[in-house]
Amino acid sequence: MKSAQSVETKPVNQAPSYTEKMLTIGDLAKACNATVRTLRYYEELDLITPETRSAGGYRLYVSATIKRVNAILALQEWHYSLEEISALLGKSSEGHSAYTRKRRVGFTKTTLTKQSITIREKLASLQAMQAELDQRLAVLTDHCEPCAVEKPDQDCCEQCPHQGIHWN
Amino acid sequence: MKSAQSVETKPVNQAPSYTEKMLTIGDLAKACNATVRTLRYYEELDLITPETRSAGGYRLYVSATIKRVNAILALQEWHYSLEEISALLGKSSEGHSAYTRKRRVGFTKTTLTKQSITIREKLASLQAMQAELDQRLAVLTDHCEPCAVEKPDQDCCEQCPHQGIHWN
DNA sequence: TTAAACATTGACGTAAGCGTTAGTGTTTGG
DNA sequence: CCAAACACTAACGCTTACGTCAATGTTTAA
Repeated sequence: MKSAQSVETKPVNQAPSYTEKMLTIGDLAKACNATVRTLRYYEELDLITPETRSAGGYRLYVSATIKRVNAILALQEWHYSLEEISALLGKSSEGHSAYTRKRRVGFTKTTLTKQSITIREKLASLQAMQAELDQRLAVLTDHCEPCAVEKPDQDCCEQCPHQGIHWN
Repeated sequence: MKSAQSVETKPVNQAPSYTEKMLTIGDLAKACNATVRTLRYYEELDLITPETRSAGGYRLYVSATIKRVNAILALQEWHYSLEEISALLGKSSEGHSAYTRKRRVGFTKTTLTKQSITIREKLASLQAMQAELDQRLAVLTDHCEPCAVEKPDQDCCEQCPHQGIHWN
């Protein structure tokens, strides 16, 4: 039923216009240091899509997909869920390859900006936690340690003005 | 078999020496804005332990546990797994309540310091990502946008010196 | 003292992010 | 042209961090 198609590297679609070396799923996996299963799972979630299939049904990817997968993997390291990543990067079914460069550049900018914002938020949040930790450490050193030396009886923390600054 | 124990608030152990109002698991849950199931799960993982049990078998917690649970919940928000949290805060079975104040203060200091270090690492990592994002955004604005206006044909990115700075 | 509210121990269910196996077809180097 | 390497689909398995019964016992307020 499949139209006899050259086994080689000539996709029918318009997108990667001049001849590009296509990657099998194994190639892509090696290039990204991911597993084949992972890539197929990403496809289930519509995070990536093969540009085309070989006559025998093998997935064939364009090399740009490497970048996309690396972006996904990087975001995962930052503890984004695949759903969040999908929101950030957009679904592959939205077919960026059909767009003009202008639109694609615009889309990339939007995406990067979104990321930038959420990272800025995480940073602020982490810095706040860092500050609190530092404060607690200071109180421990300046107050609790001397106090524990002076009166080693166990239970004056409850009435201490610094009570709450450490949790045991 | 259980020694007749006043239903009230007088634990046999030494730890919370003067009379403290104990909390049932429901009280603790409300105080921490968590669910009862969650607290029991934390106990399975040895993250918290009731100070004692009522004659009927109800878990009874000291109020300090509120802080401990809040610490756990906060760390979870930071995407620490419960296993990591266990490593950071220490297992409840390590019986801090039996220690002297001196040792407990020392332990807290160690814990806070560990946290401080891992947070510093996360911060550094996030800042690096932020820097890369900013750079990519700059290239997009300064180079890719004008380029896309000049030559709207889709496929010159492959030969571009900035190739790789954006992923679609 | 009794009903309502709350707690206890199982034990099974769930969602995410893959790992792994099975059975089978496809590509490629010699 | 043929074996080795690789890919395909389908489906079940696993872990984490709980949710959700169920069947039963405990506390408490009226």
